[in-house]
Amino acid sequence: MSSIDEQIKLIERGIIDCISREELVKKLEKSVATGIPLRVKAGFDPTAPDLHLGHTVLLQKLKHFQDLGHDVYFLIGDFTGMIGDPTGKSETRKALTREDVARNAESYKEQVFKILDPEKTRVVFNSQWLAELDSFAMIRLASELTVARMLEREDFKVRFREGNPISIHEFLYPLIQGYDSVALEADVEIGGTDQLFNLLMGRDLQRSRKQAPQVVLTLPLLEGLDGVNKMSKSLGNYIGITESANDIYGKVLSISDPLMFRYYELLSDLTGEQIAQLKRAMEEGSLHPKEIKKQLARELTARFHSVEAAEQAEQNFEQVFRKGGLPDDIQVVEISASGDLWLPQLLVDMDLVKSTSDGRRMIQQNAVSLDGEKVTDVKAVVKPQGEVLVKVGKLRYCKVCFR
RNA sequence: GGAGGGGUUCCCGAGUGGCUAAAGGGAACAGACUGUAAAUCUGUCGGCAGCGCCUUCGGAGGUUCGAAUCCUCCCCCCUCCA
Repeated sequence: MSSIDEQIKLIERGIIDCISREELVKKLEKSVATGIPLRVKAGFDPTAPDLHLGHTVLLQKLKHFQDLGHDVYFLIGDFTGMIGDPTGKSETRKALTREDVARNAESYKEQVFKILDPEKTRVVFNSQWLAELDSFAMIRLASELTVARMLEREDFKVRFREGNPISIHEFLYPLIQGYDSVALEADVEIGGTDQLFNLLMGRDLQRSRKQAPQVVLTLPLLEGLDGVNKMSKSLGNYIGITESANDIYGKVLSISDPLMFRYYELLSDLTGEQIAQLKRAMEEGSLHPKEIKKQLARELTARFHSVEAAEQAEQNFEQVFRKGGLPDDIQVVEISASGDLWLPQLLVDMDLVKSTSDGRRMIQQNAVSLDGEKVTDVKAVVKPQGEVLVKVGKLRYCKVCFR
């Protein structure tokens, strides 16, 4: 195991808060002295098994702990997931079946171990202990906190002040998350900055249960492709770690320049100094921003695929977008037809537009081409013969194969 | 339990009887420009084989030649009082 100083250095890289550093040092010292690894906890939502780059910020940090010899508890919040949406957004979360949870967990494992070391990872479900918590215990748990304390959370405070609804069960959420830390006897819990309140709750509850409070580490939230909202699947602004090399590469290259440096800071393995250098080079004009972005795209693509795949993706990208060519792997849709097909309808059938009205609009806007030839007539029909390359806009294309 | 304020197309938000598929903004999409960046400009932004028809303004009924707008009942949300 590395020295305390080295451990601290790695642990603190990229984090926002560490509460508290002294306690962390103490825990590390004890761990070194006894040879017992720290128990590092991070909670994940059971409903979204598609991990994206936003999750990897957290996972990388967990990996750091593993590299230092500690144990990671990958907690799947199957129980809390069933309670409802903790973010307060209006949609009610559907209760997951046992099968759903099991399936999602498997999917998690597949993805998570692209980054984490399976040997040092314990996957746990909070239903293991929460399902046994009866209403009596629940009430007792609730008695340990006050409403005033709850309203300290920014999110609650704002919603309360502005007269937006706060359901009682939302108060239970941080309680339960905190209780998870008690159940696991966590030494460290990691989460996004938006989780700070919940993470601190774990400390409160551990203290009132006579446990040593966990050290809380928060990590910055990664903005999604839009550069504004946090990366999330539901907003569609994400890069999934299971996506193809072409998609990952392409998506990274489409982010805005300011966002690119954000991604460098949160995702890249480059040091702060190296990143600063790139930034300087760009400002001086000695390095084109696109080149810097390409480097990032290569790094991230290679992380989830391979260096070769990243290079391949880059070539493909150049071919498609710079030279206006086509990728190698165009999706082919088979459609059986007897007579001529009205183009807007064909576009719908190929899933390139959402309605014939939409398709008609695309044609009117000069966005549709067949085998490279622009179509301008909304009444155009296609003869069902052989294969035709259909393009809508720059990014949506597909080949039809008639039968 | 009492009083009041609300629910409009993806989001915010105008609209209080016809000119309203519903202002404005945002998001999104397409075109131009470009580095699939940003900014900008233009256009589109319910559905339909489209200059017409159909479905939309919390839900169900009703008044009217005509309803997002008026009436009745119901559902949901918020605030204050208890």
